[in-house]
Amino acid sequence: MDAKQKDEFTRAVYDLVMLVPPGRATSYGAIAAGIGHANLSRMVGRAMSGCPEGIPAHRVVNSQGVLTAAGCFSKPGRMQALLEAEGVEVASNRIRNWRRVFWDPVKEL
DNA sequence: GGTCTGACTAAAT
DNA sequence: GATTTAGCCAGAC
Repeated sequence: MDAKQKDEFTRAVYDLVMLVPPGRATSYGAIAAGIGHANLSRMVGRAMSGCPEGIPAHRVVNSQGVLTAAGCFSKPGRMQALLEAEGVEVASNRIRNWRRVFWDPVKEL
């Protein structure tokens, strides 16, 4: 059940990320906790490494609100532009008012 | 099978 | 806010 569980985990991550409302963002740890794997925060990033079209990866940042997923986009700074377009204030690859923008799937969902 | 690295987190300093 | 320490799991070598 190795490959199957991995697929389930990955699918759950994508599904949760797509549920993130516009103008908001969540963290890898929050997603991991939302799917029942609070300690697999790193695996969330590993699963998101695919970054398939349709997944708003720019809404997924680390616990500090830092845009660690910038490498997923064609050019650096693209992620910040997308977030700003949704009303999220970003500075130096870091989300301002992170506490206000943060979306917790466990609490909100 | 062992070791290193990494889109991570939380706590302590 | 920045840095360090320890814990976590999967993939590459």
